[in-house]
Amino acid sequence: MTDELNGALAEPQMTKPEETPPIGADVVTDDVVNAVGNSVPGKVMSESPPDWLKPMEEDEDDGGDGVKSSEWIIMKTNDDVPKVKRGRGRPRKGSHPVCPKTERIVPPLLGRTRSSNASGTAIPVPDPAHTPEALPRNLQSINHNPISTSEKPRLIPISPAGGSSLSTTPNTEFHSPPRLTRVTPLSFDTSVTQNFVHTPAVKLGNVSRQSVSFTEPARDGTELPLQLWLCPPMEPISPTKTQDMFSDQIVSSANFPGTTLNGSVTLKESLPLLSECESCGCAFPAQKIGDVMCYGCRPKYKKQSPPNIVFRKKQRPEHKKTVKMDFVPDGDDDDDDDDDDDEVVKKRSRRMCQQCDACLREDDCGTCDFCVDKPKFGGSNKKKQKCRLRQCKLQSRLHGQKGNIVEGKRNPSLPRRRRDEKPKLKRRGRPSKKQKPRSNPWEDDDEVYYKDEDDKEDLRRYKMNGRRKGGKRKWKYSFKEEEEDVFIEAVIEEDGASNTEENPDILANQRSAMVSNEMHSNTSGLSAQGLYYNMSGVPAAPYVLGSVPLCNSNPAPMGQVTSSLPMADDGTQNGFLQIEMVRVGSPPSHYTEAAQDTEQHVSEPLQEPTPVITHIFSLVGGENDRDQGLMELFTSLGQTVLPAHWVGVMSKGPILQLLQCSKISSMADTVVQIEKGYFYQVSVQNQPLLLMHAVYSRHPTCLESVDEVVSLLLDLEGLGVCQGYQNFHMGSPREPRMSVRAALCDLLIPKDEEQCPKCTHAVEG
DNA sequence: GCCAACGTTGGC
DNA sequence: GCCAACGTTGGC
Repeated sequence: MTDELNGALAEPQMTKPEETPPIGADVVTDDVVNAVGNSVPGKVMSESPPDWLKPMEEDEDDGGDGVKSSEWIIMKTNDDVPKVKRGRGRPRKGSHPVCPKTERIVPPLLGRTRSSNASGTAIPVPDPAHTPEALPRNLQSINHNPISTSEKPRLIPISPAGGSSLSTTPNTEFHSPPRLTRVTPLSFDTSVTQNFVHTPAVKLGNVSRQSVSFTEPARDGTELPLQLWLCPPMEPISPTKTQDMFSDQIVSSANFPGTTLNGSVTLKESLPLLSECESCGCAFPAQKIGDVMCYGCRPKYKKQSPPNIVFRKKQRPEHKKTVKMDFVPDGDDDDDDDDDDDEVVKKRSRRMCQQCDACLREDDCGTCDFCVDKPKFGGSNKKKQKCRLRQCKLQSRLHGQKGNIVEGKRNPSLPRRRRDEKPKLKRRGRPSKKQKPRSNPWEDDDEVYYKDEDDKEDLRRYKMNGRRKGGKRKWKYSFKEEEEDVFIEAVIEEDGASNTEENPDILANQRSAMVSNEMHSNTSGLSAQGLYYNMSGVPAAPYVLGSVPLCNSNPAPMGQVTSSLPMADDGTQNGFLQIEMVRVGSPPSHYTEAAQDTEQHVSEPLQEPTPVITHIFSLVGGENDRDQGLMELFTSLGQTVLPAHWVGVMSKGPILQLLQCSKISSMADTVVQIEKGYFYQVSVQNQPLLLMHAVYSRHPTCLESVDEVVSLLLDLEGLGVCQGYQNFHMGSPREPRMSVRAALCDLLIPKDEEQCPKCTHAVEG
């Protein structure tokens, strides 16, 4: 390997920027380009979606314009990767792409498998032995917290009784909350509270007071949702996990001396690297630290972890970078220099990069439209396409960027009809469909008859979105599936809004979030100007949320009131929000299947009378009426314009979570969770809002209708987060003064106030 | 430009 | 021969 590397380094022609990196050079990512070429921080995730998820794909790249030759030198380090012969037809079994048995060397042209897809896999999935908790944190990582209001420090309640651990270990306690900090309801179980070190307020005595005080505000007289608090089904929400996950961790790269100048690189830069499989000895792209076996030899299991939902800022459009390389180098199929074998290999490699998760996936999901079409799944084999989940992400990414392909070359993997081509005698493709007038709508037994295509389209729309009006809508997804994490990003796009990223108003109007844990989706609209609710008696937000940029990534000084900040000065507000869900014991395909099912509604002709939407919203296991009711509420919320930037997310439990997506909202760290029976809980910065809080008294115990939910959200929008108080008795004088909260901090206070009475009293005391 | 449809081809 | 799915075509 080293010799080969040296040999590669000795070839200056291979280091030209316009040269395509060879296959197997997947270690070089756009992040690397960023890290080397410019100072723009690389995105944290850039796995390219498959073709059916393509709309987001153009954003995945960073904006480095040029690629320095030295970077390509790095790419060259992994040049000699045996070719994988795979193409049309069923892949040859036993010749796994990452463990090819052939010894042929990939021609350089074939090896142009360079894309940010690799950068996606470059994101280190934390190994249990390398969990963020085990690694030093830094302030930067805290500031990168994608969901918390960056301007406001995470406040840790401190017990006035002096029993807080904060006083003894201030430095450790004031990092961002640990990722496993639950949005935990109060509990009478002291064993539980003992472990809840960050929430002294949940001590038994405090709970007692809360429960007593809560009986009073239950205005409708219904029984208190004690089970909600006693048996918290909520999944922990951890906005910090991925942030920590992607924090710059210095690791040694002794095995790849050419990849760094000083012997150490960041994880982003170092992965994936071609490692040698401990089992079979073949080279394979390591996707994370600790990968010692190739995909084929790796044990097939998925590590279970609590589901985390992380909103991430999507890469700014101006940081886009054109993907310059394809695994098939050019579109010239008539390359005379290649022999027939190479030509065959090129053609057959067009649709597969052999690197991405999709290409490495072996099983059909069985639920996507292409799978459903397969005879083995009872389909008619009309489409004859590969499972959506197995369609190369890189290829689909290039598909989406084919307009940006440099030098005017288009992606040959996306064939285009040649105008000058002589028509073949036997025409292929879809046969010409004569517009034969159908006098009898019931003529066709199988197909639903539509008066015209518009009706058909409208019905599709209705089927997909649960409503008919609003123009042509289109689900667009990007997703990423890694070892443990699944990222799904969805946007509903209306006709005429082809470039949502450049039109924030349209974007805000049409953006919806869809998160699938089991089979859930949501079409909650994020409102834009004029679309936010304003109800009498509820203080309106001091700004129009729809016009305020999202995802302000500029951290403000601590204590600064977020909502009073001016608009962000960069383009990050146009960024999408990405929702990450960490799988909890569900098969890998669940997430993506859900997305596909939704997408399937768009593309598949209406041939079945039963609306598939019932399938989408079905819950896996143990459904009962209340579950159904929650799903119905969820569905209804999806058809409602919620207050600005609130998004409904269905999570396992089932739990309906309502999240404020706007980071600059005072409710950015607030989550409303509604569980079966419509009992709800509000949590702020992972801390449960005390039951004595007036918010609970102003709303029903159960949120059973959209109106009640909206009313609560609007109520919350009129509140802000208590800033706590500065504790001058902790830590050394040299340490920065950190704000803390009283044990019974109200957490949510009127926006014009900075502290709740408890914290104020704590200061005075 | 997108995509449904399907001829065709390679692997088994 | 069957199956998977690539590549092409034409409708929209």
